[in-house]
Amino acid sequence: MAKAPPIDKRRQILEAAIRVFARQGFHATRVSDIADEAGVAYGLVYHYFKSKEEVLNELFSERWSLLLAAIEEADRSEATDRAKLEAVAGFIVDSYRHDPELMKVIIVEVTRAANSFGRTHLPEIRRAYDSIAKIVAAGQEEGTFRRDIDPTFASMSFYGAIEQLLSGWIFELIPNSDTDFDQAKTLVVATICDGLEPR
Amino acid sequence: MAKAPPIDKRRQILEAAIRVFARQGFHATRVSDIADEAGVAYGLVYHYFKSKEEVLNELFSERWSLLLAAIEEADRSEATDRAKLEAVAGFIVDSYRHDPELMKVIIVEVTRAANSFGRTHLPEIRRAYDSIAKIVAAGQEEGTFRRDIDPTFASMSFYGAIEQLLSGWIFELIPNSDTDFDQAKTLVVATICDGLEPR
DNA sequence: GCTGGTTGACTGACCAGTCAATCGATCACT
DNA sequence: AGTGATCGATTGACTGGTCAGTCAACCAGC
Repeated sequence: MAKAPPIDKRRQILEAAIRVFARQGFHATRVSDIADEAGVAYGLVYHYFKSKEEVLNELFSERWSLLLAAIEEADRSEATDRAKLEAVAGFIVDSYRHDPELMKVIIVEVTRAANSFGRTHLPEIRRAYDSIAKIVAAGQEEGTFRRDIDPTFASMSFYGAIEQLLSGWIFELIPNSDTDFDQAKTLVVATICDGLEPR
Repeated sequence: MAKAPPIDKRRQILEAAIRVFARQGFHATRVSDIADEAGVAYGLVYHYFKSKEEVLNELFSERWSLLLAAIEEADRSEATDRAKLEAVAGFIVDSYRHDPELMKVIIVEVTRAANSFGRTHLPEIRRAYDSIAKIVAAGQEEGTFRRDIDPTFASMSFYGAIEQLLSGWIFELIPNSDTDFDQAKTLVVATICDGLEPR
């Protein structure tokens, strides 16, 4: 019982923040909203985090490092290059399926807000693009991908397509049943690898 | 000289707002920043616009309606379906080349901020996706595009890829010379239509 | 002297972050 | 077991600063 309470309350605050940020957006949430949602006193938020931003920081970094690890693991695997891209797309889609609110916060408040808040995290975000580009470049080396498309360019298109799909789910512009998620995983890769035109 | 001054100052304010929003982001700019940049008194901003948001509103709506018109014109043209997509990609890329600051504001503060401010404009944004989807659907009808990819899905991927490229330019993650812009136009379409894998 | 553009000082609300006070678990020493 | 000292966790009232939006006055052309 020595360390249990501290960890508990900290997590409680982080999880409350996910819900509140997802509901109202970062700018529109007051620190008191987070505290209320967590069932905790206002000041306690500042006991664990030095500012409102640091709460969002923490949420982003925790999850993004998982994404980076997943991409790099896919890259190191023995699978085909196409399967590697499928693994990446699958990881992102599953992240959304598993915790839509957290992914909403990360995408809306960080990844797609590179101007304000996301600026701090540009290097980490960029690392994801670079790792994907590495997969594409390897594919070009082996001849499984065409060489006339710059890997960075391909990587941005690929990631952009996925993120746009998540945005579509987040804002309910496209259907989001479980089967939609599963289809999406293979369809993004099919679109990017095979193209829209019939072979 | 009856109507010249009013139009003048209004535009002056709008153009100043583009620069300031692009530089600092919407939330970080004070109305006084806009007024200063425009060389105009604070109160005048409120003479022409009912709030800070309405300034951004106006900037977005002006440009987005051009985009919608461009997409719909492409759709109505006699070109091949692929050429239609090229026209859309070209229009967006050229918009960025012509006025990067305005496009930065629109993308960062509206299109990719669907949570906070962009929420108001979701219907207009959606109209763009729908129009692109219509082009894809027509292509499927004619057999120039494969039928196993949902048009809405394809449209989101296509638009997402383009927007990600713009983001890359905006945040200087990818090179942005004039030739890069030109190549991008055809390469996005090549990626989406032909795919990454060699034919 | 009227009308509509223009000015900028002012106010009211809001909220991030501070801090002094309280609580309660653990431990040292009887 | 009992006492009380210690220290981190927890509380929430309060403050300081910021700004969006208002408004009464001013000005220029007709």
